[in-house]
Order: sequence, then C-alpha cells, then structure tokens
Amino acid sequence: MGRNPVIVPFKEANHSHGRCLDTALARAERVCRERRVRLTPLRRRVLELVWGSHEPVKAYELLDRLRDEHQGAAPPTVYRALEFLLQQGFVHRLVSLNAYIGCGEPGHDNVAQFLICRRCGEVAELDDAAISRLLETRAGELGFSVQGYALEVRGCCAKCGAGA
Amino acid sequence: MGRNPVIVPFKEANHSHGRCLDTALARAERVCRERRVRLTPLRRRVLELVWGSHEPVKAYELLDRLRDEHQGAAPPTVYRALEFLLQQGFVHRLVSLNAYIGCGEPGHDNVAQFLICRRCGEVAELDDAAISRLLETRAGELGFSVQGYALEVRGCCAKCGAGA
DNA sequence: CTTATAATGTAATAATATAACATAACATTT
DNA sequence: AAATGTTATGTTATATTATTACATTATAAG
Repeated sequence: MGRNPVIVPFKEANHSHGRCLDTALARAERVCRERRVRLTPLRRRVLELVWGSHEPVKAYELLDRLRDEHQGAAPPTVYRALEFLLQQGFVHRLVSLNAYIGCGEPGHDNVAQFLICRRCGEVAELDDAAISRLLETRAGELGFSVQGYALEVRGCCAKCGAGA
Repeated sequence: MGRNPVIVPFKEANHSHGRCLDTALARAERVCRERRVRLTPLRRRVLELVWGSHEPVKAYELLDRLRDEHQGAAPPTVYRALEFLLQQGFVHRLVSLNAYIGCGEPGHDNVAQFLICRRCGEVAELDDAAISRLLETRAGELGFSVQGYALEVRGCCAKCGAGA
C-alpha cells in the first residue's frame, strides 16, 4: 500500500481557504529563497490570484484582475509570470481547459493527474505512483520512453453527485 | 491477459500508408451509412487530410490545404468538419497540441491514450483497459465519477531512440 | 413540389499566446 | 558608489486558435 496519492483534494465545506492560500504562498517564498530565484511582487501576486480558488483560472482573467491594480499589465505580463510559476512547479496548466491552477506540491510537474468536476469546476490533483508506473510499463512495452504526460479526467465530484 | 491495447501503432518502415488511409475512409463511409449521417465531400476531404499522416495536424494547416482546392474555405469550414468527425469518433483532438489526428477505432473517444513522440512527431493510440480501470478505481475512491479523460504521454518512440 | 432540416458560405470577432525590442531593477565586481 | 552584466518588466504589435451570427444552398421527407 503506497502513500496517499491525493495532492490537492476536493474541499470539505469547512475548508479554510485563507490558510490554504497562505500555505501555498509561504511554500513558494521558501522554495524561491532556496533556489535563489526571484518571487517578485508581480509573480507573487499572480500566484495568489491563481490560488484564489481551487478552480482553474484563465490567463486573461488573471490579466483583467491584474489590470485593476497594475496599470500597464499586458498579455506578456501574465504569461511571463505564469511561465515562471510553471517552471518552478507552483502552478499547473490544464491543457484541456487552457487554464491554470495552483500546484499542491512542487516537483511532480510532468506526472500529475487531475480530476476536473464539470458541475462545480473544482479540480483535485493526484500523484498516484501506480498510474505512472502502469503508463511507463505500457509505453515501455512499445519501446516508448516517457518524459511526462497530461492526464485530465472529466467527470463529477462527490459533492456534486453522480449526475452530469 | 487482455486484448491488444494498441489501436494505432507506431509505424514500421514498410507501412503502406495508402492502404491505411483507404481503410480509414472506407470505415468512415460505412459507419456514416449505418448511422444515417452524411459524410459530405468536404467532411470526407478533411478526414482524408487528417489521415494524411500519423502526425497531428493543426486546424489552420487543414484550412490552408483546403484553400488550395476549395475557394472560399474559411475557419468555420474546417472547424465544422472537424466537429462532425470528432462527434462520429473519426478523429481525435490532442489537447496538449491543439491538433487533430485520425482515430484508429471509432467508439472509444473518451478513453483513449496517446503516445506522442517529440522527436519525429508520430503518435500512437492505445485503448488499454487496465489504464481506464485503474483511473476509474482511483477516482472512485474519492467519490469522483469518470465521464472521460485526456491522456497524452510525451516522450520518445522506439525508432527515435531513447534520446530527446 | 414543397417544406423542413442540415450543410455550407461569408464576415466579423473572440480567445489564447508569442515575438521583438525598449527600459528598468537588481546583483556583482571593482 | 560606479560600472557592468543579467534578469525582469513595459510596450506594441502580431500570431494562432476558435467561435458567433446570419445568409445561402443542398438534401431529405412528406
């Protein structure tokens, strides 16, 4: 029996999002200090906006919000910040949605699995070794060497019930 | 031991692409007849263009080629044809590439797995029941009901060797 | 043949993302 | 603290991907 594969769970009603957000920011601060890379105010702010919810956020939504407080924000502003945050593993890009979401645990960027609830929009993140292993095995049987993968599951979370 | 999960394999040097293409078109013709939907010349031509190789094709590439032979082709022309072909399960959309590729076996649209070679660009398609089952199981443990998923593996195929 | 439905034509625009080059901030060496 | 190199941001423009809306044409069904 392996360790818990759930990196970011679906949230309980009592989820303290302020705390969850603080944790993510504090971790980013620490990691950036360790890596000697710069979590500038802009990058920090974008990370904060991405972590604003557990739902995927679009780049241009981020841009709109940045513009409220940051005169002169333009597409490169937000895409550069996202690029940095992606590189550092602080956010993920959900390719099936063209959207971004906070990463629960930097360092497993190319092998995460996402459950996307179509009803409420919330996303859970897993890092299930068994899934990765099985994919590696199957690919290996065909002589294919895996560098990473995008795995985005569409469906309906427990809170929303088995319906749509 | 289950059945062969490989729907579209990486190709051998002797791959007869003309034959492969004919098969795909013939199957589409038959399926459309059965379903009483119309594989119009336009849709057929787009399918043919998509099946032109085993590499993903971009919508605007298709549009450019259509324009060579079809005065007045515009974005909706190609997107509508693609929408039809996607609905019928004749092509897939690779979300990590914003590109389209022929489907090896209509009817498993929401549960296919793709191996994408970054070196040569070729794509193999799998429908591995063990992978689907494992995903269902893991999701189920979290109360999540799966409707479908996108699984796109990046890496390097056997022909291209273990390198990048 | 008429009518309803489905498909295509056409123009405009929305949504997503990048290129290219200028300026500013910061870090390092002196 | 000044000079220098590097990283980050500002700014304008544009590339890429996709959709909306409405007109017209083709096909199928009665």
